[in-house]
Amino acid sequence: MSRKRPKPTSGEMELLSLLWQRGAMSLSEVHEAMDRRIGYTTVQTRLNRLVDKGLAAKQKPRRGPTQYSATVQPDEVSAGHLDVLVERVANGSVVPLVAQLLDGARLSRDDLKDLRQLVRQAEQRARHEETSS
Amino acid sequence: MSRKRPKPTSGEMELLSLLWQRGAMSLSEVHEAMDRRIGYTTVQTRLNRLVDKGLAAKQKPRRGPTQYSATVQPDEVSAGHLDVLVERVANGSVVPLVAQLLDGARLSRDDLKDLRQLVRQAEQRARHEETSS
DNA sequence: TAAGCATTACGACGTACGTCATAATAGTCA
DNA sequence: TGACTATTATGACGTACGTCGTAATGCTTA
Repeated sequence: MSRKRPKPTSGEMELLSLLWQRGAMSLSEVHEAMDRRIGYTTVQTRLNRLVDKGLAAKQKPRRGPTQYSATVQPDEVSAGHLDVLVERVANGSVVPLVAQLLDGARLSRDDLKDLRQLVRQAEQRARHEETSS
Repeated sequence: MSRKRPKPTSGEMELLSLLWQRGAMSLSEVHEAMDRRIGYTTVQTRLNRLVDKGLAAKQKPRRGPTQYSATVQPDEVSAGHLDVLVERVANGSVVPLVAQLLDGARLSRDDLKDLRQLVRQAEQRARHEETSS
């Protein structure tokens, strides 16, 4: 049973985003990656709180500074947030959100192909549902 | 220039959700609609803070209690949240989020039709882009 | 080894939010 | 009109988070 982790705030996602993209990083690397827009110890605090929440982990290598890395997957995080949007904002339907996502996105040929595939799969499942109910 | 409203938290969306579904409501109606799971004055505080943030408005009718109503549209709210997800969680791509939305959703025949249409439109726009660039 | 920089540990402060109690008002009707 | 009830106004308290300062430790190298 995976312990229920709190949903990260958008500020926390800023850090997670980095860790997802670049893997384990030291405090100073994170600070650097944020263009030193905020204080060094601010990053320290935020990173440690991420660890407290179980969203990241510290690991002390044999030599060199402690490395921080994400312990949640991006899709676990988006799932939590999307659920709220579907339930409370889009009134249980997924369609308006997909519409919003597509509208205003610049899509590559591959993206388009993936999207078509996604819809096709959804249709498959729907057909299946129908038959087996 | 429309004043920049703060992004509502998921707790605030709980209230907004009600106001979106049922239109203007009085404090006691909201409390009732929440099945009185939380104190009456808690609802009062939360509603008033929504007003402070410009997400809802109070209106005192000629008679009867003050009515609260949402002053933001659902799609304004979801837009703010989806942007964060696209940027920070899905690494700029919209596809994984659409995938997550579709996967695990029970879709009606109409939903499916809408989705196909949505993808078709996206393709249109993409083609257009291509031509005009 | 001692100076100096890098890393880490602590503690603080303000604002946002969820929670509520209590007190003041307003409305209703016997 | 006076007693009840419904509504509204205030003020509080705890936790989460973003922000940082300062102090303690650790690591390198002249």
